Amino acid sequence: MSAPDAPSQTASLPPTYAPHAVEPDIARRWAQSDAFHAEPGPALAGDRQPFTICIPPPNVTAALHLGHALNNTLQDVLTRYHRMRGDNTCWLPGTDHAGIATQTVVDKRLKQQGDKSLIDYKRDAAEGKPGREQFIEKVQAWKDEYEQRITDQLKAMGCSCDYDRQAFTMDAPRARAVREGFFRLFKDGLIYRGKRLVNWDPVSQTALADDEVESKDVDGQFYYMNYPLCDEQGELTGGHVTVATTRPETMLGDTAVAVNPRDPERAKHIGQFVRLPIVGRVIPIIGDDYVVIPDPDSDDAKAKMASGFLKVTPAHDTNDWEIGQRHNLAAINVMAPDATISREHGWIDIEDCDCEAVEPLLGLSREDARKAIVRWFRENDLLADQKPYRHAVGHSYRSHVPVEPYLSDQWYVKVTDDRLAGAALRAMAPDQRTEGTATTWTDTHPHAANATGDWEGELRFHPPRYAKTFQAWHENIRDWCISRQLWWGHRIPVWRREVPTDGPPAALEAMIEELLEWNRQGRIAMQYRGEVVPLAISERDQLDLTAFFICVRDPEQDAEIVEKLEAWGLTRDPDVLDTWFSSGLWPLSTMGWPEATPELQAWNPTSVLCTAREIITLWVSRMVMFNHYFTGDDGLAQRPEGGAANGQQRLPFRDVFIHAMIQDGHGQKMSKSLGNGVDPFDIIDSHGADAMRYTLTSMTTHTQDVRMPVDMIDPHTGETFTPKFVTASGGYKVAAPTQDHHGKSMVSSFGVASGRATPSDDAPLARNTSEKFDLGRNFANKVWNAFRFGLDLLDRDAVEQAGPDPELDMASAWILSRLGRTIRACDDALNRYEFAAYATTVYDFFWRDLCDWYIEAIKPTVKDDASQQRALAACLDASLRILHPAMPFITERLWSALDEAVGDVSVRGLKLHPWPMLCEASWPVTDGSLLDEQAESDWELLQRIVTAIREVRAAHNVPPKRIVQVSSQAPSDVARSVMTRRRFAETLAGYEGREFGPNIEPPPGAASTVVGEATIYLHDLLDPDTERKRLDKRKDELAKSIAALEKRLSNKGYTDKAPPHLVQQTRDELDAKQRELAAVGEQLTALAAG
RNA sequence: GGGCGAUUAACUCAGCGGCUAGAGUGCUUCCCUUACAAGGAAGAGGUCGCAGGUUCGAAUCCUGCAUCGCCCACCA
Repeated sequence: MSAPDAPSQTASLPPTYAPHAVEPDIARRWAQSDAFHAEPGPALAGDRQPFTICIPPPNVTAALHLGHALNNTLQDVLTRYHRMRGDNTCWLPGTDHAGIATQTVVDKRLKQQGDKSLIDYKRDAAEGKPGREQFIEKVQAWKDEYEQRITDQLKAMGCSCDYDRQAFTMDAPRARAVREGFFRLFKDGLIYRGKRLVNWDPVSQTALADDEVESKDVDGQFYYMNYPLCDEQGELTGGHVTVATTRPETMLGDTAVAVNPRDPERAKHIGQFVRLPIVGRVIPIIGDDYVVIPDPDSDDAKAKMASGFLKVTPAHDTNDWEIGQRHNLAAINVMAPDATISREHGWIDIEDCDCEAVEPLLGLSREDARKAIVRWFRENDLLADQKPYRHAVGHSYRSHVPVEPYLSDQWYVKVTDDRLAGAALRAMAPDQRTEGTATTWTDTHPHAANATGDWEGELRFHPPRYAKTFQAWHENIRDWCISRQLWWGHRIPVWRREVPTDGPPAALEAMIEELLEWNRQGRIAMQYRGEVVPLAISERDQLDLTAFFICVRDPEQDAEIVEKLEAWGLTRDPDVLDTWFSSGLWPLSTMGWPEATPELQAWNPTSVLCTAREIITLWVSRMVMFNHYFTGDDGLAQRPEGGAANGQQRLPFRDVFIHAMIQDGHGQKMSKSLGNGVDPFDIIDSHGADAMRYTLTSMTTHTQDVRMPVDMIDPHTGETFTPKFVTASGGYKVAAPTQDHHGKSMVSSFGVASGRATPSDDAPLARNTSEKFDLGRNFANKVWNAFRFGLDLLDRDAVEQAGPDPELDMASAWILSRLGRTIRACDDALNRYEFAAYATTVYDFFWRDLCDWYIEAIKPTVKDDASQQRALAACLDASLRILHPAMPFITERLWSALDEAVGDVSVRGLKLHPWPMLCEASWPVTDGSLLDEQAESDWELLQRIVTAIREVRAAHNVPPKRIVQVSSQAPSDVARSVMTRRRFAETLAGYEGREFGPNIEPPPGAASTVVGEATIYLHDLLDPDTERKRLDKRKDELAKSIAALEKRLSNKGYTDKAPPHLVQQTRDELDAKQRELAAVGEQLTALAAG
């Protein structure tokens, strides 16, 4: 027993949990302890399983929002769980440079501030000044700022990353990996230069990947334009054909008109010619079955609108490009990179054109050119018709302008090669691969699994449905354009000569010799006319130096080569690599690849990738292909548990967990670009980090989306209110930029993000919050107070004396049994990535079982009962351990309080080794001996009795403090069993037991209730009206369920076919209900009589 | 157009062949019972989107429809 003057444990714990007073302190302790740092060395490897996660590196464009908070919370739950399990655990943090996104954001900011922006730096660079370097410095400064913000956010959320290993996709080690990766693919012929139509963003003037194009519905017009028929020489022959288009401006680049050869009316025109209006170009009418045959009655909008004649513009439309390829048509580009009409960028026959008509169009924007051309057609009586048409148009996901299909030279990765896409498909767990789709590889397809079947796929998606997305992507994959016309990124390590050499042949010879020598040394790789150059070149006389591409393996290190190349007049490709090229290498580059590091050996493959579904194709796919391709020959011994069976190639991870996307209260995706993102700091401020984490964990089921209605906090008063919403561009609902609440103004985070409002002293920025996090906050407070109380009850000496195997009363046996089940359920849930199940399991155990029942039951006795104290201590200790992954701060704080109060509180069947810091303490392991089914069923009966008595008390408005007298009429064995548990039941239901037995007469003036075979009387309570109402209601309920049960049993199909134990259960239940109904009926009769 | 998912209490979500369909928030009544009012006890509230089917038995499986969301494809 604690001495009367001993300082109370609760003295240091205030009655309401204040996260802000606890979290910074705990974060500091973790940082100082080095607890999150991991080493892969063989000494540690031993029998410990590795557990590694690479963070999906957030973009440095902006701070993290709740979607990231969710993503990182789940990773931290897994990381902390495995660390406690004793695994060699490393969670590797980092950020992504996010090429186009960051460059755009910084440029926008510079413009907003009125500073020199990208366009100015580009001008400087064109004049030979260091514009590129200076602009990159600006972006670098932005990156430094946001990388720091992001890291601060992660730490504030309690993420137990190994911050010593923090990586950035553009820092030196990652850059090294990118250069090496590029070099190997280049050398192996998997990178090539191609002339293709790319998705061109005329604003940022860069090519976009297919994934960076987002489709938006646009209200447009269908224009029907007449092209006059002519002969091959261009002499008009009378008549015309009518082409239909939504993009009249591209007609300047038309090189054919196509009709479907099966079109009965129009096929006859194939082989004829038209003279292109304005331009005067004579172009053929060709047959191609891509063309839709018009059908005014069709449901298909296109067939309805089509004229049957398709203008073909290979340089400005992807489908037309393909038609052009089939029919050998010229591709005439009529636009400049900024999408204005231009004669300078591939308008090869401009000299033959009708200058007078074309001249006014030059320099016009796409939009203006469209108007001008439509006007011209109208004025010249060639516009046959015009109809409104709503259709999808690809937009740049950054600048939001329509994407222009644009002909240019780009670098590609040949992901269609079997060594990449095929390998990714074969990496899939066989049971997650679906066969039978039209595009599934057949045995003869190069992507088919090899006949020997020595590759056992093991890439597994959770939930499994996402495997389909992954598979479909790879089955329909197209080569990956990796060059971007940006400055912010990894510069492509390829040199070439723009103009043919004019040096003497001897010098050329010497140069070639030197290149070949470097090639032999593996310092460069060369491609010539698209072919990887072998070690010897024939036909040197005819070499075209400008057709050489020289990839320098490591230009940062190999200065000698770079100097020579530039002395020879070769220049480096100005483009940079697609962001996903470096993030695709992430599980390799963060582990030190291409060196054969211990990290790579121990931690690649990583254990699980935790991400949202939107980047299954963008990112997951590329990591799988790269990791697999590059680990074939890295000289690392194969881990017994890890990686592939085929050679030594490895996956980047074997599990992919795809979590939900957080939507706002209107069902819109939470995103930075929309401006509806919520800063985790806001939630940490309003609810605390643990509350946020717990709630996010409990929201994570295997569904696709979760909705999060967002409220606002008035910075003037601290009140929470629902903001006013407005409809922003694109039809999205967002909080209005400025808000009023009780007559005072404030600025919403959307206002700031969109630049439409600036916070001031009078109108400060309003933080966001959401009442969804009350769940976590209330739970944290409950945990806090349970410990405040529990720690006060525990006496160190008593707990120690009780020992690990004390005599347990029913309550203690029950709660330990529940604890055992809870621990197992947590393990099951976490191993299956069922985060919500884990969260509710610990919640129910702690709040419902431990607080509501056990602690309440032992209140009167625990001060003098050492075994109850031992059981309580074990529950509290184990609870902290199993709660810790979800709520690390509060549990770490309480852990030190518990440590002050008691020592080792292990009990039989449950080892709870003390440890200074909870984050490194062991996860509780139970061997099953904690389970006590007898105690569980006994306690369940007790709960029914207590609840029944409470119900009667509540109906009769009995104040909690009033102790009522209770007696019970029951068969003697039941009565005896009730007597043995009366101590706990009396405490919990607030009564004093009188007589229990088979021959008890109903006391006069008593209310009654029925539990099983016992009728319980609560003395001196009777209010006949209340009682009658209660009993009538109960009678109705019973009658209803009896009817249902009887109906079920009267169904012969049920009694014949259902499992016998179920039938028996139904019979028993019916029996019990009928008995209770009889008892209730007796009470009602007595009431009526009395 | 192809694919994936959702539709269950006022709100946000669990449950995914057999408990009287659950939780958190909100609501009602009583209680500031010295752990916690961010709490305790009790309670109200649901023909599980609609229509068929399979089954002894369907919120749960199948088919169709409707509505909403996401991904992929698509500027005639």
